[in-house]
Amino acid sequence: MENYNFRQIEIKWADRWVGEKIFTPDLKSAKNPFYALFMFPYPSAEGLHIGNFYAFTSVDVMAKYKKLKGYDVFEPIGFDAFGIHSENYALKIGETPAAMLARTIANFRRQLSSAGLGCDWTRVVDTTTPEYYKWTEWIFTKLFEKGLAYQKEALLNWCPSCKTVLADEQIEGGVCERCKTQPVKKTMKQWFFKITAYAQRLLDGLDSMDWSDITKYAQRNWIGRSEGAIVKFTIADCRLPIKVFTTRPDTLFGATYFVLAPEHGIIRELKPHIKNWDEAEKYIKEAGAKSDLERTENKEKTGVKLEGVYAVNPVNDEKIPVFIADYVLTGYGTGAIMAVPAHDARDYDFAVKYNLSIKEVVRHMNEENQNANLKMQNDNLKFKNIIKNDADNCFAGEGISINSGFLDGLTTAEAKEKMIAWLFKKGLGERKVNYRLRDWCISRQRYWGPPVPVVYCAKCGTVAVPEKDLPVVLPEMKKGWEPAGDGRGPLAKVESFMKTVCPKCGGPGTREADVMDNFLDSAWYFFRYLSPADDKHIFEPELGKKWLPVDLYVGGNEHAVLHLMYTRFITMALKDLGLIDFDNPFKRFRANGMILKDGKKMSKSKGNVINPEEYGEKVGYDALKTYLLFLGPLSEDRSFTDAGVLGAKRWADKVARLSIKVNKDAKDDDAVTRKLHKTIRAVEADFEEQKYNTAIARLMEMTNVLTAAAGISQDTWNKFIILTAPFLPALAEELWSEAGHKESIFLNGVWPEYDEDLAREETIELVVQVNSRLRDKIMVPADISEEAAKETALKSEKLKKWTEGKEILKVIYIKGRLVNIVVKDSQ
RNA sequence: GCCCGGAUGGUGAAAUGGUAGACACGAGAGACUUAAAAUCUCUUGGCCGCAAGGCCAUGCCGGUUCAAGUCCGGCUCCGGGCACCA
Repeated sequence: MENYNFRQIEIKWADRWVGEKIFTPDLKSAKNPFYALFMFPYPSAEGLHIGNFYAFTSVDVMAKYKKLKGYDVFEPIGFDAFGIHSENYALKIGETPAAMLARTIANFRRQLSSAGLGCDWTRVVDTTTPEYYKWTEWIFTKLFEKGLAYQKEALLNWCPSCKTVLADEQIEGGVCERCKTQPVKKTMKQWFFKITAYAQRLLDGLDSMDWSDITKYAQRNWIGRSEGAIVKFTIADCRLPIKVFTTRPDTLFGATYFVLAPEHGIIRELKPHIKNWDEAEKYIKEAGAKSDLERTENKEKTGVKLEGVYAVNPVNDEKIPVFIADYVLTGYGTGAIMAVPAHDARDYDFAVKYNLSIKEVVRHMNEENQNANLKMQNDNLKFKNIIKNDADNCFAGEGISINSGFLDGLTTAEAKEKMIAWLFKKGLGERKVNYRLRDWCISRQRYWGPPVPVVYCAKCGTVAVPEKDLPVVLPEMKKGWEPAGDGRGPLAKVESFMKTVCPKCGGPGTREADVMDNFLDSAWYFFRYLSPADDKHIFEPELGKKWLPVDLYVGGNEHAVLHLMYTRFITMALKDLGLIDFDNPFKRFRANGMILKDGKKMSKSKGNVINPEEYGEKVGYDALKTYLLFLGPLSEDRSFTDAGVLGAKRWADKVARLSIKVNKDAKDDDAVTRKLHKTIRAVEADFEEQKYNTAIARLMEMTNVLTAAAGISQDTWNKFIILTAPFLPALAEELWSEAGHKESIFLNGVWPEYDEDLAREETIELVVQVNSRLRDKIMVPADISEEAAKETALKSEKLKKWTEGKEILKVIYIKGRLVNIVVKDSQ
């Protein structure tokens, strides 16, 4: 094929793959399953984004490679179409989400089907269909039964622009993850999933998971485990108990004051004892009006002393003053702290500002304490939560306890242990592990999502809708579906929806007006792919046994603590329901880097958005996909350039042109055969590690070798085409059929086996070094013995200059590589 | 502040402790062509040198080693995660 029409070929083969169901496996009879998954797209109006396409591609080449290797490959596709994203866009263009999505999904299907991905188009999932969200709701009811879905009143993030509450994970850098609006704090009664019940399991699981490290670290940070103790203080006079969490129980003797978060419940109870109540109340109101971002932006700490109120330190019965200050957070620990200004930077700042006493109870380590120091290092292996944030005049590190009664002389680690034991014995406290992770708020005061499947009944209370009545269908709203902002979902206005009967007693009932978070839709979609039409099960159990967990998953790391953590949580919950027997939904997950344009993030406002379709038409999808993968390793960010795309296109053309050199009588010389087998070996190794960039480089090298060859044998040619097929699928198919094959190249597991003997070089270049500097290169037989190699090296003419008259100290031989002659340097 | 990454030619990047810069882009030269495009071939880290060759070179400073881009210690800068989280 001298000049080939890539566009025509790509369209032809994309059609045939779908039409002949080349990439549609029989899930039931599959012998050797491989489940390749990419993050299903949100079908935006702008169409397919290059970043998504890149992730799809990196899954797709692996899928094709496995297919060529004879696996039964399942590479499904679907649409994450519910959610605020879709809804907001529909609002903007004045259309209902359903009408808008019909159009955008059709556009996505068109774009994706011409892109030559090996997707199974018979099991497409759309989260907005009742067949799908029936099971989203079902998951809710199951979690409800297990006590993992519950309602509570809590201080939540309310996005004034999206007019809904959001989960903590959806606040990024203090603003709404979606619209970048600063949320305000609101106390509301909402539905939560008890993800905190899985905190330790989510953390422990990470250790053995084959996921990108950046993803695992993000999750670890988010879960935020810290070890310490709960200590019971009491309020003097009224004897009200109040607990604090601390990671430094060893500094208990250094507590000189006590702080409550402004929202702490005990404040109301203390009201009669607070002499300056008006001042306190004013502060509480002001703090409540501030967003988290405003609270932290101003590093200057503020607070109000509660006059007449004292807390009693349980270790020494000292009465210490009590403050309200917003540097103590309601949601973390107990919402109250013992302040140790000598050893905590924040407490120190506050103490200086309000002129409070500072009592040192930990001494720095110095040389005299060598022994203690060594001991501490050992202890640290056990205690990982070392805190070091030295402020100007406070020491937050570890050391030796002083001024601390029975702790004096102990290292921090020892003192912690001893204090915890002491507290426990006296009933004044206990060991406690605390997590930063909070429960997942799933209520959204919006229209475009699956309804929360519960009925409120005056007699029976809150009742989950039973499985036989699912799904609770989202009613069609032509008008008034925009968010009201009054804290209730738009569904509240649909009387026919809201008014229902209690599933338990048959009496009058009211539905929940809120819908569920979009991240719940996407937390389980890969289960549904297996049997999207099954109306009896969330997924067909035998198929689950065969195909799950997913073998390879690729997507953006912006979902590390959103989608990817929620998914792990739901998977664990499904396991506890007895549906599956694994905790980790994805055997291997890889976070792909970002594709930048001119070194910058792509955005519509900058006008530097790359449309894959444009390049598909210009150079073809084979070339575009190859280029994206050739750009560098999967995990790194990198820049897209037009010149680079042309390089990939040039390679495809070059491969196509080689076919005219193929003829039946041609015999390959040994160099070609050797290169072929080395290439097979290298490409396989690269695929195992998803090093697509170097795999492509090896194939380019092979292409250059074939370009230089006089003729190419049919056998070598067939094998070479197969090797290129994951990257250049349409071209490979075309060349394969041109070579006389009737069936698709992807059908029969035709990947060639490499022959170690044929891959072996007969001669090698022996590097000769003197004092580790390259001085000569000599061609020698590959199987040369150590003695012969050393002898050859020492005889080298070029070496004379460097070794003459010098004493040879030793000769180092590295098999198949080099001889290094170490000589004594005469100065 | 804590936890992770990263830094290699003009550019994207390769490199089980063993020849730094594979492969590609860009650039330069040549062949083919009436010409151009396409294609093919060659050159292409820096400095010195007619050449042979030599020296320098993987962010910076040290160390381990016969040998360090790679391992260890200490920095600098860039990127990411968390962050008044007790």
